Amino acid sequence: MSGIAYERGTPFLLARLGSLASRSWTAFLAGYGITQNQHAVLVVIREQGPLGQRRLAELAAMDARNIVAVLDSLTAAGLAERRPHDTDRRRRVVTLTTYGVRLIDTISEAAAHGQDHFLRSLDPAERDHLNDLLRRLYNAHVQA
Amino acid sequence: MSGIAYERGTPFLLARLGSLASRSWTAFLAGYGITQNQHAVLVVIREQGPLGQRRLAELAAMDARNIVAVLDSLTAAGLAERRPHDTDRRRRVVTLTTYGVRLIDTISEAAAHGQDHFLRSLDPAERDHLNDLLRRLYNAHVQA
DNA sequence: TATTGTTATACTCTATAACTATA
DNA sequence: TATAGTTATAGAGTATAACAATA
Repeated sequence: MSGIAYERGTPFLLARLGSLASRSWTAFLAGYGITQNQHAVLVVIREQGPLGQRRLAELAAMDARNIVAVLDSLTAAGLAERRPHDTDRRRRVVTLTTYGVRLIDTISEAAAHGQDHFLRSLDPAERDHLNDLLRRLYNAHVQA
Repeated sequence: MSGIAYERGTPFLLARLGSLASRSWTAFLAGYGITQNQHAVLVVIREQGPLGQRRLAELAAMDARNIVAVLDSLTAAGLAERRPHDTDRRRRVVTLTTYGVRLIDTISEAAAHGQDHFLRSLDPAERDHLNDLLRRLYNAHVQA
């Protein structure tokens, strides 16, 4: 509370707080041997089913160029696969392996129980409200 | 809205949304020739006054090791200065130059008008509420 | 012994530019 | 000509490890 609130706009706060959350989240995921982007990609496929890489990158809030290395590592780890598209020979459809499905399910369950520490300064109602606002903001940006 | 909400915990959302906000914020700051970490450091000094590097890193949500290069670049750009501490010869007190003060003030003013696009999916009351929740969360983590 | 600041280093993330193959 | 995927590369951010100077 001390000091003038000099620059505390929402993009600034999101960027800085996101940096904090990112480090915490990265450390959590490291326990499962994957990175943040790998996890984001796995989640999208788990929710949406098999996808082409450009749409996949879009939904994972990544760039199409940078998703290549992520998919390389995911396939090398046996978590995902690239298959040729039925009709369009430019496309490669990305699917999860059974191991990939199992891993993302395990992580999702563990994550639900692991966010309390990070949010300890907010009461339950505030946590729900924050989650709701962030989700709507995220969806608005990702599904544009 | 389609698909099961498979993993949308707050740390996940903050990390992903923070990644989006970070890119937007970085692009905005690039117009003023500084990076996100440089800006965060300038803001902290502007609010708190001259500080030692370890406390400065703490308040800027950075690591003490990684702030060295940031301060090197800030001093090289004539935005900040490192001075010896009065009594403790281990310490180096970081201050802003008049140019640094002027730049951070200009940016703060411009940023206040530039966040509308990023938050366009929320109405004014929701934006205020989100900002409040994020600010409290950020302060709780930074001032611990 | 603990603390302040520092260097070296390696990995992840992101963006700029340019390319191949196919539609 | 436009699109899907790719490669090379460079800058920024972060973390691990180790160090010198000073308290």
